[in-house]
Amino acid sequence: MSNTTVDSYSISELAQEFGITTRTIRFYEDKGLLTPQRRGQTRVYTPEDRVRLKLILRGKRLGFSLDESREIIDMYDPAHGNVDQLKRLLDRIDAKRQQLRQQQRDIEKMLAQLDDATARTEAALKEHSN
Amino acid sequence: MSNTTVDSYSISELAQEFGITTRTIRFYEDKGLLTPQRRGQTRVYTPEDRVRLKLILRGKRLGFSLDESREIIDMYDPAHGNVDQLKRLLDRIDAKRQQLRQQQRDIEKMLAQLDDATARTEAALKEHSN
DNA sequence: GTTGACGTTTACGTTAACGTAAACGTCAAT
DNA sequence: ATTGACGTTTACGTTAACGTAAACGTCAAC
Repeated sequence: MSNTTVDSYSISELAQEFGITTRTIRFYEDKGLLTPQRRGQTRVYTPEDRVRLKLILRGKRLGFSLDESREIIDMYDPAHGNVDQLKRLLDRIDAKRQQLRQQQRDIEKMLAQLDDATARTEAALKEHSN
Repeated sequence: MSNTTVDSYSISELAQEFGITTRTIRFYEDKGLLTPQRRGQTRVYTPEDRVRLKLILRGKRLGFSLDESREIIDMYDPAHGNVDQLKRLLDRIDAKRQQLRQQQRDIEKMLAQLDDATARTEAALKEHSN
Protein backbone atom coordinates (compact mmCIF):
# COMPACT_ATOMS: atom_id res chain seq x y z
CA MET A 1 0.00 0.00 0.00
CA SER A 2 2.22 2.81 1.27
CA ASN A 3 5.65 3.24 -0.23
CA THR A 4 9.11 3.86 1.22
CA THR A 5 9.47 7.15 -0.64
CA VAL A 6 6.08 8.23 0.72
CA ASP A 7 5.44 10.71 -2.06
CA SER A 8 4.90 8.30 -4.88
CA TYR A 9 1.70 6.52 -5.84
CA SER A 10 0.72 3.31 -7.50
CA ILE A 11 -1.80 3.33 -10.31
CA SER A 12 -4.48 1.72 -8.17
CA GLU A 13 -3.92 4.20 -5.36
CA LEU A 14 -4.62 7.06 -7.69
CA ALA A 15 -7.54 5.25 -9.27
CA GLN A 16 -9.15 4.72 -5.90
CA GLU A 17 -8.48 8.22 -4.65
CA PHE A 18 -10.16 9.80 -7.65
CA GLY A 19 -12.83 7.21 -8.25
CA ILE A 20 -11.68 6.20 -11.70
CA THR A 21 -10.33 2.98 -13.14
CA THR A 22 -6.72 2.12 -13.85
CA ARG A 23 -7.75 1.74 -17.47
CA THR A 24 -8.63 5.40 -17.51
CA ILE A 25 -5.27 6.41 -16.08
CA ARG A 26 -3.40 4.34 -18.63
CA PHE A 27 -5.56 5.82 -21.32
CA TYR A 28 -4.55 9.32 -20.25
CA GLU A 29 -0.93 8.26 -20.46
CA ASP A 30 -1.55 6.90 -23.93
CA LYS A 31 -2.91 10.28 -24.91
CA GLY A 32 0.22 11.95 -23.56
CA LEU A 33 -1.44 13.59 -20.56
CA LEU A 34 0.60 11.66 -18.02
CA THR A 35 4.15 10.34 -18.18
CA PRO A 36 4.86 8.39 -15.02
CA GLN A 37 8.17 6.76 -14.32
CA ARG A 38 8.76 3.04 -14.21
CA ARG A 39 10.07 0.79 -11.54
CA GLY A 40 10.75 -2.12 -13.85
CA GLN A 41 7.49 -2.57 -15.68
CA THR A 42 5.41 -0.91 -13.04
CA ARG A 43 4.26 2.69 -13.25
CA VAL A 44 5.23 4.99 -10.42
CA TYR A 45 3.45 8.33 -10.02
CA THR A 46 4.91 11.45 -8.44
CA PRO A 47 2.90 14.14 -6.65
CA GLU A 48 3.22 16.22 -9.83
CA ASP A 49 1.60 13.42 -11.80
CA ARG A 50 -1.16 13.39 -9.26
CA VAL A 51 -1.71 17.12 -9.67
CA ARG A 52 -1.92 16.74 -13.43
CA LEU A 53 -4.50 14.02 -13.01
CA LYS A 54 -6.46 16.29 -10.71
CA LEU A 55 -6.43 19.00 -13.36
CA ILE A 56 -7.59 16.60 -16.01
CA LEU A 57 -10.54 15.53 -13.91
CA ARG A 58 -11.41 19.12 -13.12
CA GLY A 59 -11.49 19.79 -16.82
CA LYS A 60 -13.71 16.79 -17.28
CA ARG A 61 -16.24 18.12 -14.82
CA LEU A 62 -16.38 21.27 -16.91
CA GLY A 63 -17.00 19.32 -20.07
CA PHE A 64 -13.53 19.79 -21.53
CA SER A 65 -12.06 17.27 -23.88
CA LEU A 66 -8.74 15.70 -23.03
CA ASP A 67 -7.10 17.83 -25.68
CA GLU A 68 -8.49 20.96 -24.08
CA SER A 69 -7.34 19.85 -20.66
CA ARG A 70 -3.90 19.13 -22.02
CA GLU A 71 -3.79 22.60 -23.50
CA ILE A 72 -4.74 24.21 -20.21
CA ILE A 73 -2.22 22.19 -18.27
CA ASP A 74 0.51 23.03 -20.72
CA MET A 75 -0.27 26.70 -20.33
CA TYR A 76 1.17 26.63 -16.88
CA ASP A 77 4.71 25.82 -17.91
CA PRO A 78 6.85 28.69 -19.25
CA ALA A 79 9.09 26.57 -21.49
CA HIS A 80 7.58 27.88 -24.74
CA GLY A 81 10.47 29.48 -26.64
CA ASN A 82 10.13 32.56 -28.77
CA VAL A 83 8.23 35.81 -28.49
CA ASP A 84 5.64 34.98 -31.13
CA GLN A 85 4.72 31.76 -29.43
CA LEU A 86 4.46 33.49 -26.09
CA LYS A 87 2.10 36.08 -27.52
CA ARG A 88 -0.04 33.42 -29.09
CA LEU A 89 -0.06 31.64 -25.77
CA LEU A 90 -1.40 34.77 -24.10
CA ASP A 91 -4.18 34.85 -26.66
CA ARG A 92 -5.09 31.24 -26.05
CA ILE A 93 -5.12 31.82 -22.32
CA ASP A 94 -7.43 34.75 -22.85
CA ALA A 95 -9.72 32.69 -25.04
CA LYS A 96 -10.01 30.08 -22.32
CA ARG A 97 -10.82 32.80 -19.84
CA GLN A 98 -13.63 34.00 -22.05
CA GLN A 99 -14.97 30.49 -22.32
CA LEU A 100 -14.92 30.04 -18.57
CA ARG A 101 -16.71 33.34 -18.08
CA GLN A 102 -19.36 32.19 -20.52
CA GLN A 103 -19.75 29.05 -18.47
CA GLN A 104 -20.15 31.15 -15.36
CA ARG A 105 -23.01 33.01 -17.00
CA ASP A 106 -24.56 29.75 -18.14
CA ILE A 107 -24.38 28.37 -14.64
CA GLU A 108 -26.01 31.46 -13.17
CA LYS A 109 -28.93 31.12 -15.55
CA MET A 110 -29.31 27.44 -14.89
CA LEU A 111 -29.24 27.96 -11.14
CA ALA A 112 -31.96 30.55 -11.49
CA GLN A 113 -33.92 28.10 -13.58
CA LEU A 114 -33.49 25.46 -10.91
CA ASP A 115 -34.72 27.84 -8.22
CA ASP A 116 -37.74 28.40 -10.38
CA ALA A 117 -38.27 24.70 -10.78
CA THR A 118 -38.01 24.17 -7.04
CA ALA A 119 -40.60 26.83 -6.37
CA ARG A 120 -42.99 25.35 -8.89
CA THR A 121 -42.53 21.87 -7.54
CA GLU A 122 -43.09 22.94 -3.97
CA ALA A 123 -46.21 24.74 -5.08
CA ALA A 124 -47.40 21.57 -6.74
CA LEU A 125 -46.71 19.71 -3.49
CA LYS A 126 -48.83 22.15 -1.51
CA GLU A 127 -51.65 21.52 -3.92
CA HIS A 128 -51.46 17.86 -2.99
CA SER A 129 -51.84 18.66 0.71
CA ASN A 130 -55.39 19.85 0.11
CA MET B 1 -37.53 33.60 -45.14
CA SER B 2 -39.90 35.32 -42.72
CA ASN B 3 -43.26 33.78 -42.08
CA THR B 4 -46.79 35.12 -41.97
CA THR B 5 -47.26 34.03 -38.37
CA VAL B 6 -44.02 35.83 -37.47
CA ASP B 7 -43.34 33.72 -34.41
CA SER B 8 -42.44 30.51 -36.09
CA TYR B 9 -39.09 29.43 -37.44
CA SER B 10 -37.81 27.16 -40.14
CA ILE B 11 -35.14 24.64 -39.37
CA SER B 12 -32.48 26.54 -41.27
CA GLU B 13 -33.35 29.79 -39.51
CA LEU B 14 -32.71 28.18 -36.16
CA ALA B 15 -29.60 26.48 -37.43
CA GLN B 16 -28.15 29.74 -38.61
CA GLU B 17 -29.12 31.69 -35.52
CA PHE B 18 -27.39 29.22 -33.22
CA GLY B 19 -24.52 28.28 -35.45
CA ILE B 20 -25.39 24.61 -35.72
CA THR B 21 -26.47 22.40 -38.61
CA THR B 22 -29.95 21.25 -39.50
CA ARG B 23 -28.68 17.74 -39.02
CA THR B 24 -28.05 18.56 -35.38
CA ILE B 25 -31.55 19.93 -34.90
CA ARG B 26 -33.13 16.86 -36.47
CA PHE B 27 -30.91 14.73 -34.29
CA TYR B 28 -32.21 16.45 -31.18
CA GLU B 29 -35.73 15.76 -32.36
CA ASP B 30 -34.81 12.14 -32.89
CA LYS B 31 -33.66 12.01 -29.30
CA GLY B 32 -36.95 13.47 -28.14
CA LEU B 33 -35.59 16.87 -27.12
CA LEU B 34 -37.63 18.78 -29.67
CA THR B 35 -41.07 18.07 -31.09
CA PRO B 36 -41.82 20.67 -33.75
CA GLN B 37 -45.05 20.74 -35.66
CA ARG B 38 -45.40 19.99 -39.32
CA ARG B 39 -46.71 22.00 -42.18
CA GLY B 40 -47.07 19.07 -44.54
CA GLN B 41 -43.68 17.43 -44.39
CA THR B 42 -41.87 20.52 -43.26
CA ARG B 43 -40.95 21.17 -39.66
CA VAL B 44 -42.22 24.38 -38.08
CA TYR B 45 -40.71 25.60 -34.83
CA THR B 46 -42.45 27.72 -32.24
CA PRO B 47 -40.74 30.21 -29.91
CA GLU B 48 -41.01 27.55 -27.20
CA ASP B 49 -39.10 25.14 -29.38
CA ARG B 50 -36.49 27.81 -29.83
CA VAL B 51 -36.17 28.24 -26.08
CA ARG B 52 -35.72 24.53 -25.61
CA LEU B 53 -33.00 24.53 -28.21
CA LYS B 54 -31.33 27.38 -26.41
CA LEU B 55 -31.39 25.42 -23.17
CA ILE B 56 -29.93 22.38 -24.87
CA LEU B 57 -27.03 24.40 -26.21
CA ARG B 58 -26.47 26.01 -22.85
CA GLY B 59 -26.23 22.56 -21.35
CA LYS B 60 -23.79 21.62 -24.07
CA ARG B 61 -21.49 24.49 -23.18
CA LEU B 62 -21.46 23.16 -19.63
CA GLY B 63 -20.52 19.68 -20.77
CA PHE B 64 -23.94 18.15 -20.19
CA SER B 65 -25.09 15.20 -22.20
CA LEU B 66 -28.33 15.45 -24.11
CA ASP B 67 -29.96 13.22 -21.53
CA GLU B 68 -28.89 15.56 -18.77
CA SER B 69 -30.16 18.55 -20.68
CA ARG B 70 -33.46 16.83 -21.26
CA GLU B 71 -33.72 16.15 -17.55
CA ILE B 72 -33.08 19.76 -16.67
CA ILE B 73 -35.56 21.04 -19.22
CA ASP B 74 -38.21 18.63 -17.98
CA MET B 75 -37.68 19.88 -14.45
CA TYR B 76 -39.32 23.11 -15.37
CA ASP B 77 -42.71 21.69 -16.13
CA PRO B 78 -44.97 20.87 -13.15
CA ALA B 79 -46.92 18.09 -14.83
CA HIS B 80 -45.37 15.29 -12.76
CA GLY B 81 -48.22 13.63 -10.93
CA ASN B 82 -48.01 12.24 -7.44
CA VAL B 83 -46.34 13.35 -4.22
CA ASP B 84 -43.58 10.78 -4.30
CA GLN B 85 -42.54 11.79 -7.75
CA LEU B 86 -42.57 15.44 -6.81
CA LYS B 87 -40.32 14.78 -3.83
CA ARG B 88 -37.91 12.82 -5.96
CA LEU B 89 -37.96 15.66 -8.42
CA LEU B 90 -36.93 18.06 -5.68
CA ASP B 91 -34.02 15.78 -4.88
CA ARG B 92 -32.90 15.65 -8.48
CA ILE B 93 -33.10 19.40 -8.75
CA ASP B 94 -30.97 19.68 -5.65
CA ALA B 95 -28.43 17.26 -7.05
CA LYS B 96 -28.11 19.37 -10.17
CA ARG B 97 -27.64 22.43 -8.04
CA GLN B 98 -24.78 20.74 -6.23
CA GLN B 99 -23.19 19.79 -9.51
CA LEU B 100 -23.41 23.35 -10.79
CA ARG B 101 -21.89 24.66 -7.59
CA GLN B 102 -19.03 22.24 -8.03
CA GLN B 103 -18.54 23.56 -11.52
CA GLN B 104 -18.46 27.08 -10.14
CA ARG B 105 -15.64 26.10 -7.82
CA ASP B 106 -13.82 24.37 -10.64
CA ILE B 107 -14.08 27.47 -12.78
CA GLU B 108 -12.76 29.69 -10.01
CA LYS B 109 -9.70 27.50 -9.64
CA MET B 110 -9.11 27.35 -13.35
CA LEU B 111 -9.42 31.11 -13.68
CA ALA B 112 -6.86 31.52 -10.93
CA GLN B 113 -4.63 29.09 -12.73
CA LEU B 114 -5.01 31.09 -15.93
CA ASP B 115 -4.09 34.30 -14.13
CA ASP B 116 -1.02 32.53 -12.94
CA ALA B 117 -0.22 31.36 -16.44
CA THR B 118 -0.66 34.86 -17.78
CA ALA B 119 1.73 36.28 -15.20
CA ARG B 120 4.35 33.68 -15.96
CA THR B 121 4.04 34.18 -19.67
CA GLU B 122 4.32 37.93 -19.40
CA ALA B 123 7.38 37.46 -17.22
CA ALA B 124 8.88 35.24 -19.89
CA LEU B 125 8.14 37.94 -22.44
CA LYS B 126 9.98 40.55 -20.39
CA GLU B 127 12.96 38.26 -20.33
CA HIS B 128 12.98 38.36 -24.10
CA SER B 129 13.08 42.15 -24.14
CA ASN B 130 16.58 42.07 -22.63
C1' DG C 1 -38.68 22.72 -68.15
C1' DT C 2 -34.76 22.98 -65.62
C1' DT C 3 -32.15 25.13 -62.27
C1' DG C 4 -31.62 26.50 -57.32
C1' DA C 5 -32.75 26.85 -52.73
C1' DC C 6 -34.88 24.53 -49.30
C1' DG C 7 -36.96 20.71 -47.30
C1' DT C 8 -37.39 15.44 -46.34
C1' DT C 9 -35.85 10.29 -45.05
C1' DT C 10 -32.51 6.61 -44.67
C1' DA C 11 -28.27 4.95 -43.66
C1' DC C 12 -23.49 4.31 -43.18
C1' DG C 13 -19.15 6.67 -41.18
C1' DT C 14 -16.44 8.95 -37.53
C1' DT C 15 -14.31 10.54 -33.16
C1' DA C 16 -13.65 10.61 -28.18
C1' DA C 17 -13.31 8.27 -24.05
C1' DC C 18 -13.18 4.82 -22.17
C1' DG C 19 -15.11 -0.67 -20.99
C1' DT C 20 -14.13 -5.35 -21.23
C1' DA C 21 -11.65 -9.32 -21.79
C1' DA C 22 -7.71 -12.17 -22.79
C1' DA C 23 -3.19 -13.66 -21.73
C1' DC C 24 0.61 -12.99 -19.21
C1' DG C 25 4.37 -11.60 -15.32
C1' DT C 26 5.51 -10.92 -10.13
C1' DC C 27 5.57 -11.49 -5.61
C1' DA C 28 3.93 -12.46 -0.84
C1' DA C 29 1.15 -15.71 1.64
C1' DT C 30 -0.80 -20.19 2.54
C1' DA D 1 3.32 -24.94 -5.77
C1' DT D 2 -0.82 -22.65 -6.09
C1' DT D 3 -3.70 -19.08 -4.89
C1' DG D 4 -4.63 -14.09 -4.84
C1' DA D 5 -3.67 -9.36 -5.36
C1' DC D 6 -1.51 -6.39 -8.19
C1' DG D 7 0.71 -5.12 -12.28
C1' DT D 8 1.46 -5.33 -17.57
C1' DT D 9 0.23 -5.26 -22.96
C1' DT D 10 -2.84 -5.90 -26.84
C1' DA D 11 -7.01 -5.61 -28.89
C1' DC D 12 -11.73 -5.58 -29.92
C1' DG D 13 -16.36 -3.46 -28.30
C1' DT D 14 -19.39 0.42 -27.05
C1' DT D 15 -21.84 4.87 -26.61
C1' DA D 16 -22.80 9.69 -27.67
C1' DA D 17 -23.23 13.16 -30.88
C1' DC D 18 -23.25 14.20 -34.68
C1' DG D 19 -21.01 14.30 -40.18
C1' DT D 20 -21.65 12.99 -44.74
C1' DA D 21 -23.82 11.43 -48.62
C1' DA D 22 -27.47 9.54 -51.40
C1' DA D 23 -31.95 9.95 -53.31
C1' DC D 24 -35.94 12.25 -53.45
C1' DG D 25 -40.04 16.05 -53.16
C1' DT D 26 -41.50 21.17 -53.70
C1' DC D 27 -41.82 25.41 -55.28
C1' DA D 28 -40.50 29.99 -57.11
C1' DA D 29 -37.58 31.89 -60.75
C1' DC D 30 -35.52 32.12 -65.11
